[in-house]
Amino acid sequence: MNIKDLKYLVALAEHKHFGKAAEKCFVSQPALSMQIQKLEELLGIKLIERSNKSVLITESGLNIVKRAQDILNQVEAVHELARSAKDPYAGELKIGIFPTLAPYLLPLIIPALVKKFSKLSFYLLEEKTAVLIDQLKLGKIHAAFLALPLAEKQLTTTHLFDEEFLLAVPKTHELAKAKIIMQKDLENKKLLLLEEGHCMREQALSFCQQLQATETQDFRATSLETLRHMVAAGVGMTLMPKFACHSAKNLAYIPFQSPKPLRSICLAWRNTSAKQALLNEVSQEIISTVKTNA
Amino acid sequence: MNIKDLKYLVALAEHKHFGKAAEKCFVSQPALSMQIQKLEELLGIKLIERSNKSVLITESGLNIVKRAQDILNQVEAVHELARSAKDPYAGELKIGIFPTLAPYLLPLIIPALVKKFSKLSFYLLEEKTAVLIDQLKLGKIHAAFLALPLAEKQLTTTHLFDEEFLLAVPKTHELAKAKIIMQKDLENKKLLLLEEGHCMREQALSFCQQLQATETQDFRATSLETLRHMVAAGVGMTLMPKFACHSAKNLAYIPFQSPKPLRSICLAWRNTSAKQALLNEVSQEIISTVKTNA
DNA sequence: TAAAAATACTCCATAGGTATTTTAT
DNA sequence: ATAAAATACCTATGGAGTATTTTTA
Repeated sequence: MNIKDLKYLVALAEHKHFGKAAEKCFVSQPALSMQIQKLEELLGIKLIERSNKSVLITESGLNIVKRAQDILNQVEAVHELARSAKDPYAGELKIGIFPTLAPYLLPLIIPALVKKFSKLSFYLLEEKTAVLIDQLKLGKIHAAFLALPLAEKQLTTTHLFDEEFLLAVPKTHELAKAKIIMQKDLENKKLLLLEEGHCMREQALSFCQQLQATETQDFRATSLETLRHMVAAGVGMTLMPKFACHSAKNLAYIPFQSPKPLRSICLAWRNTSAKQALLNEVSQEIISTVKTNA
Repeated sequence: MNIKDLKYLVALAEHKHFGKAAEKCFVSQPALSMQIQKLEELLGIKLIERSNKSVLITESGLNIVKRAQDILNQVEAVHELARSAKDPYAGELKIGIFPTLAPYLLPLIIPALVKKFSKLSFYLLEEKTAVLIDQLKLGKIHAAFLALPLAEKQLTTTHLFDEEFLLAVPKTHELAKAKIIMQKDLENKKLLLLEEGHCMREQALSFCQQLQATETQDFRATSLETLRHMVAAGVGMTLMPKFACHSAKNLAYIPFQSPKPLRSICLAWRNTSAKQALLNEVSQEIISTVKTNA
């Protein structure tokens, strides 16, 4: 068996089309077709159900594709190891981050990271948590900022910081002049929240439950900025993570009484990552940068 | 990079001797020597510290050896997966079946199938015909029980059996004591039928046309059991497939004069299915089970 | 000087390309 | 009729063999 064959198989599983897969692998369609056939012959099983209109992966094929992906990640890790053996601070670092954190955290830390790890090329992927976890497992990114707790056993995490949530209200609101929000202030009140799929939505919902507050039923925002504008327009109030609390006309941010609601942010990477050592250093740098700037 | 190269590297790390390692890999010493050099060149780092008396693995070499071992294990796992997938009588078989057949046919055949194909895990999906065909094409199920005729060219079918329709009437009905239903008996009569989307509805409608019978306009049942209860309650009469004709209080089932109305049931799978052979055997088993039990 | 790795060279298996055919919708 | 996969055939890369040389404890 050959690593290339596995690449071909994985590409085929991804594109479900011999021509497209071949193109992605920079070989001709017959070349890929032949190698897949050889692989099937070698393994003695059908991996693919072919017709001219559809390419389906068989059940056993799917299992093998998963393994193959893993193997390709490991092979990539070998290259990574070699690169970082040449210079641990050189190469690429692809980091995922979710949308309710990205625009507020990145401006804080990226300058410091770029300065400290000047030979490293940073690539950023902004996606919702579920996508990030998939991409991590698939080896498409090296690490991701995620909110704890995390149930993934194959991921290593370092805790970076806890971010407090403040209550965002219109300046005209009765709570706008409060120094602190008490438990009872929000009882039976309605909050504007984000749409499904944002991890922050879940965190906010669980905090709502504690406070016996509820969600406004007829509206869900697609981003924190939308949410901020809704609040500024006087439509309602919401929870806002501290880094996102830039002062704005018509807006007041008020801290909660302890226990304050917060989200716990970590950096996560595959247990098997070749960049373990580097990622630990990156984590340390983030921690200290956030500490001095927050 | 090549899996063989990794084997060579791991063997060398184990034996710390090019000649011995080469022997273990069933190649000549120069062959192994060359490939290790090529690997070092590819990765751009020294993996081995050579002298004629000692072979030492460098620090980065050691890390890579560990990875390589892991990769070789994974590759072995792929072979293992393939080996266990080879037994066509093991694994999963996902079969779709439509709701007017499922509860009557399955109790007949599933015990026999489970006994005959004991290493196979059967999964059943009960959905209307249109859904089943979609799921088949998408590769979500391996096969489906469907009523003939079938317009799908990409599906292979084996005819399993023909199932006769009987007339179900309340015992108080004028036809309840008839031995046989003649063509003219139903002329201009009204029948209770199933709701849209059931293939049996279409079959019944087409038979109604032949007999110049019509459908009761103000009611459509959602299942055969509802239909049976409606008839038992004296609301009207309907067609009932033979397997569903369990005797019930207040109900009589009467056969039709030839040509009897019937539905033709087949097992269908993708022309490209990897389980062709198995499915043919399953079909045979179903045919003989139905024959002996019907 | 002796054991072991590296080099030189030759061969051939096979991956991969282009052109074409087959297949299924 | 058409899109897509399979086949045929050719080329060339590179893996592996044997014979030999170089290296260094």
